Amino acid sequence: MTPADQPRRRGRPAAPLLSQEKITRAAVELIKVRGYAALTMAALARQLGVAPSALYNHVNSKRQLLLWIQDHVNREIDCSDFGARPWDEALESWAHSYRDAYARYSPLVPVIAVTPIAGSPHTVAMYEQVAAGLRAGGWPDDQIVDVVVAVESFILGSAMDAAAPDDIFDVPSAQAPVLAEVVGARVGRDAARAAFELGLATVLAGLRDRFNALGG
Amino acid sequence: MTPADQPRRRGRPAAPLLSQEKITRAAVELIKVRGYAALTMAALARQLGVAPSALYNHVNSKRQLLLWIQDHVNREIDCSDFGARPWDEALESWAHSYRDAYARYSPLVPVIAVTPIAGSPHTVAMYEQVAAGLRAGGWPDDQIVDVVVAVESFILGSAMDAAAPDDIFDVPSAQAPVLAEVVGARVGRDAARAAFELGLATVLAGLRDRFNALGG
DNA sequence: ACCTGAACACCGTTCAAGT
DNA sequence: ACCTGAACACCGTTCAAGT
Repeated sequence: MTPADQPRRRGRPAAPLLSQEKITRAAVELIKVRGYAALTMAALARQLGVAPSALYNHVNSKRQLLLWIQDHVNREIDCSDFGARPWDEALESWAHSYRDAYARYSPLVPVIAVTPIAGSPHTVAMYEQVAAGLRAGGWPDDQIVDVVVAVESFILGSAMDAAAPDDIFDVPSAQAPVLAEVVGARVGRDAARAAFELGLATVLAGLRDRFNALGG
Repeated sequence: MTPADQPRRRGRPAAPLLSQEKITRAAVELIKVRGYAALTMAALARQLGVAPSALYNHVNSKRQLLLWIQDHVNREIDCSDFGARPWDEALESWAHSYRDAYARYSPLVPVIAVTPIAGSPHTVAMYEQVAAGLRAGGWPDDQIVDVVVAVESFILGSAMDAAAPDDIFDVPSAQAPVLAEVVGARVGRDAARAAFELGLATVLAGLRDRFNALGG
């Protein structure tokens, strides 16, 4: 039923083919299926069944598209433990979720690391919850941002490391005997994850030290 | 004096205009003066006074050029404290030097994070010294790579953060009141450096905890 | 061996023209 | 308001031709 008080011009209906939602979903799909390098404006338009120039009626630039994707990815990150559990446990589960999300989208890391968050609602909501959780946990206001940035730096560095090939440190033992030996001494399958777990445990232990020293 | 036993063909001398050394120095200079985005093969050739295609007689691809630059930058990193001072102090000065070097070349970070080191002699030498220093300090072989990777992840994440604008977390307090408040509570000038220093102290404290728990 | 100049297949983006 | 098709200024890279 077409309401009489919504007059229509002659010709085809006004419903646009594209939207931020559709474009973002198509872009994420494209990255998942064919990899980040395949995300070109032309390929994206093709996936959406429009001409490349049509995209520019909805998005200002490829960079803005990357920010839409960032906000979409950040939506997946679980920060629900902040406010519900002790700050260190919340930080731990958040770090895991955050690292795993960007291990799948590692080419986005350099973009998000330098982009103001203001235009990304889900991203802002995430940081708000993290900041509120740390404050409620007893952290002083003037250290909270530094703590978050420090932990995030480790997370994003680890997400990039997760994209590295397994043989990144392989080297002839004649050239670097000690390095070759300790690389060989690593056990287990997912080396990047092992390093992340060791690092995260280390960071959390250091933060607990710092937190306990606050009162004195 | 042209030695008689080094016969020369007629025409101009065989001395080439380009070399890995010259190309790398010109590329680093270009990045320093005009920024990373200005590093194109055409601009580089122009700086060297040759045609763009001439570069490909010496370098296989732009990616290989980036690896040359990486090795050049890594040469600046000071790891001389490993073997000369306690492992934690050596790690600290190395981290500072490493972070400062890549804060100036942050667009290289995503490249080096996923590139095998074998083809980069100075890079291999750096890791060899770090690994040997940690081993001499008493770390067990099977944890050394994880420790190095974890610290490096934090360093590279911090180097990217150093390239972020100062207002990256600025947000309307109506949208995120706690975040706005703790961002305002930060004091001092170089926010990225403050976060790095807090994070590094945290990581080192955590590593000392872990190290001291090893014997038991 | 090493350089030039022309060419190629892309890339993101713009814009007049249509509906 | 939103789409198409042609065009633009770039990009990294290749290659025949010269010396």
